[in-house]
Amino acid sequence: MNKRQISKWIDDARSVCEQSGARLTEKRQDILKILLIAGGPLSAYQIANAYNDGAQKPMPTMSVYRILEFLETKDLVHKLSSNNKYIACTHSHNGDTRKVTQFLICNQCKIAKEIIISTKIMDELGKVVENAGFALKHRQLELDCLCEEC
Amino acid sequence: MNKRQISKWIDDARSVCEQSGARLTEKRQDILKILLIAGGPLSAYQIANAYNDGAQKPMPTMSVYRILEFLETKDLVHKLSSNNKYIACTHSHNGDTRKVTQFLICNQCKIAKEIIISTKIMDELGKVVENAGFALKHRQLELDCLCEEC
DNA sequence: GAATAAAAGATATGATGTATCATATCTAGT
DNA sequence: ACTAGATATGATACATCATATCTTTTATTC
Repeated sequence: MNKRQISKWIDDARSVCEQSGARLTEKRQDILKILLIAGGPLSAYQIANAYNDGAQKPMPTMSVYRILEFLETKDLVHKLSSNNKYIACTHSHNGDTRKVTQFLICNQCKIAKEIIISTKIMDELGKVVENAGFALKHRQLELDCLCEEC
Repeated sequence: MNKRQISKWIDDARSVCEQSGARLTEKRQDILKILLIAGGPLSAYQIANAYNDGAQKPMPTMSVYRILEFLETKDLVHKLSSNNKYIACTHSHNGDTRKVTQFLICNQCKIAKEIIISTKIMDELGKVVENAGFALKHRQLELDCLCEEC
């Protein structure tokens, strides 16, 4: 993602926030930007370090976690729980409900790839879950894969 | 799971180990038993505490992790990466390849439920993954759900 | 029973995440 | 502009999760 694309993406992110009455504050924006520039998963501490490199005022890790949590609720960032890292969601938020994104994570090199699939599979999965008396809360998966390289 | 079922399950687990030339040592068996009795997810430290309560010789956490790792490779235990807990797999290991187990995890109370589904959905998912140039390594998911109670 | 390999113990430390309470900043109503 | 309430951030301490490393024990094979 180049600089212009990132800038545009952040504008989109701002809209997403404001639609729900929340604000994309400067720090939140900074964190999101770090993730977009990285283009891959980073740990909370890696993010904190990236921010604090060259920042006048260092940000405590607590703030990083809170900001990540906020960005997650807006679906701007996703936490990869298999390796405790965070990645910027780069799919569009234009409300196309026929598609859903999934993360493929390479078991070996830990690279992450975001793919867009039709909701059909997730709907099926949701049905099976309902039969078990549960409700599918989040339609995003982390798939344990092997990438082309590995 | 009652005592007799657990005992039988452990016998099965022993066979699984021995089939690949590994041993279900006493400690491995103890750890597995703790998980079976718990009937739900436990953290590595909870397992260590459970073991050390009433054990002559306390087991260091390192050993617990090693044993869990071993049990995972035999598919006797699964790690829930969304909350860093471990759960005994209670599906059969009789090699029925038409079925696969999935874990439903309640977002709220963190209870975990194991369900058995047909492989059809996972096969579809696998195909989508392949189209993206990746290979699905592990057909077990953690689904972010809400349980009946919550 | 000695050589060897696999497993487990022991200790230390690193990495990740949260609880708690204090402070700052923004926003809206007046 | 003033201020009350909500939202956001700072600071500290601690809890939780995991691994590196080295030593000792245990099992297996010759």
